[in-house]
This record gives sequence, C-alpha cells and structure tokens, in this order.
Amino acid sequence: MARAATTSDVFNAIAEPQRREILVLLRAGEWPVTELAQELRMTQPGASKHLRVLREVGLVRDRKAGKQRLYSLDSRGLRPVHEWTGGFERFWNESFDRLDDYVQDLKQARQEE
Amino acid sequence: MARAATTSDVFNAIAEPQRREILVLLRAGEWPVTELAQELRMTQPGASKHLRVLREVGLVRDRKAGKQRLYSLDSRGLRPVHEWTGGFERFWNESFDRLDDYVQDLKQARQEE
DNA sequence: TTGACGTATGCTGATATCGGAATATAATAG
DNA sequence: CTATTATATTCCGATATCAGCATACGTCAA
Repeated sequence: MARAATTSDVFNAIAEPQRREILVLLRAGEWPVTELAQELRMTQPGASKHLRVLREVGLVRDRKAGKQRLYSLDSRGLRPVHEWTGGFERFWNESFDRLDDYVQDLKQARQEE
Repeated sequence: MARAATTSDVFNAIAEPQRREILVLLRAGEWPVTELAQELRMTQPGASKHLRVLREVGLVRDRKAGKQRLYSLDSRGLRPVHEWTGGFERFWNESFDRLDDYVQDLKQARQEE
C-alpha cells in the first residue's frame, strides 16, 4: 500500500498547498476555472485537477454558467479538521507546557553530553 | 515532482490516520515505542517511522529513559492548522449558507434535467 | 456545421509514500 | 564480553502523487 488516496478524505485534500490556496481564494466568492488558474498562477489543467479533488471530498461545489463552470466554497468539511486540532488546544495553551519544554530540553542536553 | 514530502510540514504529517492516532494517544502522556505500537496495533518499525515523521515536523518530542525512548506530545505545531481552518468558520456557521446550498442544488438539478 | 472558447481527462515521468521483513544500533543485565 | 531487550534504519514492492503536455469534451455564436 502507498499513501491513502488524496480523494478519500479532507485531511489529505488540504495537505496540498495549492489546494489550500484555492480554498482561500474561494472565500471571496465564485470563480471560473481559468480566472482562478490565472490568479493563482497555475495551469488550467492543474487547477481543474485540484478542483476535482476538492469536489470529491466535498469542499467545493460547481455550477454551470454558460461555457464556464463556477466553483464555490463549501467549507463545512473543514469543520472536523478544526475540531480535531482543537482537541489539542489545551496542550498548547497551558503555560507549564512551555516550562516543561525547557526542562525537557535541559535534561536531554545533559544526557547527550 | 511528486507530492510534497510528508516530513516537510504539519499538514502533510497529519494527513496520515495512524499518525493522528498516535497524537491522540500521546495526549495521555509519555509512551515508549513498543507499548504505543501494541496499543495502536502497529508493528514496532511502523510506529518508529511514524514517530520519526512527527518528530521531524515538531509534533512530538522524545527523551531517553534507559533502554526505552519515551515520546510525548508537542502539539503547538497544530495551532496553525487550527487557525487556518478557523478562517473558514463563518462559512459553515452562517445559516444562510445552508439555505444557499439548497438553492444551488435546486438550480443545478433544474439545469441538468 | 464550423470555429472559438472554457474545461476536463488521459498519458508520461520523476518521486514520495506506506507496509513488511530483515537487520542494524543502543542500552542494560548477567 | 555476551545475551537480551528496545528502538531505528534499510531495502523492497506496490501504488499514489503532482506537473506538464496533448487532447478530448461541452457550450455557444456565426
């Protein structure tokens, strides 16, 4: 087996920087593929492929508008990611955590001398 | 070019389900590799490899303890992911969004008849 | 129908991935 | 030193990925 298919879940879909850029851009509204590609400096086929992945995990919608196909955001799928990472919030908020880091580092340094 | 290296950033590191399981487990405290592997039903080399990736992106620390190596969480790297997804919060919270979905679906269905 | 425009798909090549098995390294005990 | 335990690394095979290019498909206008 290789890595899980990128189309299978949202975590994989947003692992790609260009796809994250697309999602950010779509917060501004609907975009036809060509304009989106120009804006983000990707090729049109490249944009189409990324949009396909995003569509398959449900992060974008598309609707036909003449020759164009307008893509828009459906960010509800990002909620689970937000919540999952939120489950770690207390670990980065608590101040003794940073102190603990410091202590750990000292211990480690001493051991490795 | 292929996909960005999984070691290069946190988004890629957490795209792997087993690595997410490891992070969740480590919220309970420090774990030696073998026990962690047993708990999550992975092989020891498998666990070591995932832990290496997590270490390289800074999501876990390790310290030596006799023959064992204890891994612990450093979840601060998850904060950017939490914040990035949080930038989409208003899009999934606003109720007109769901209404808009409904309208979009109707339009689409009508066009595709 | 033909042409032009917008978009999607197919193919190829280079590379990264993940799992498994074997083996190497590290640290302790006897 | 040797054996044992704990962990890391390496090699392998199968597969998924991403970019680039060519091309197919879809839609509209003349």
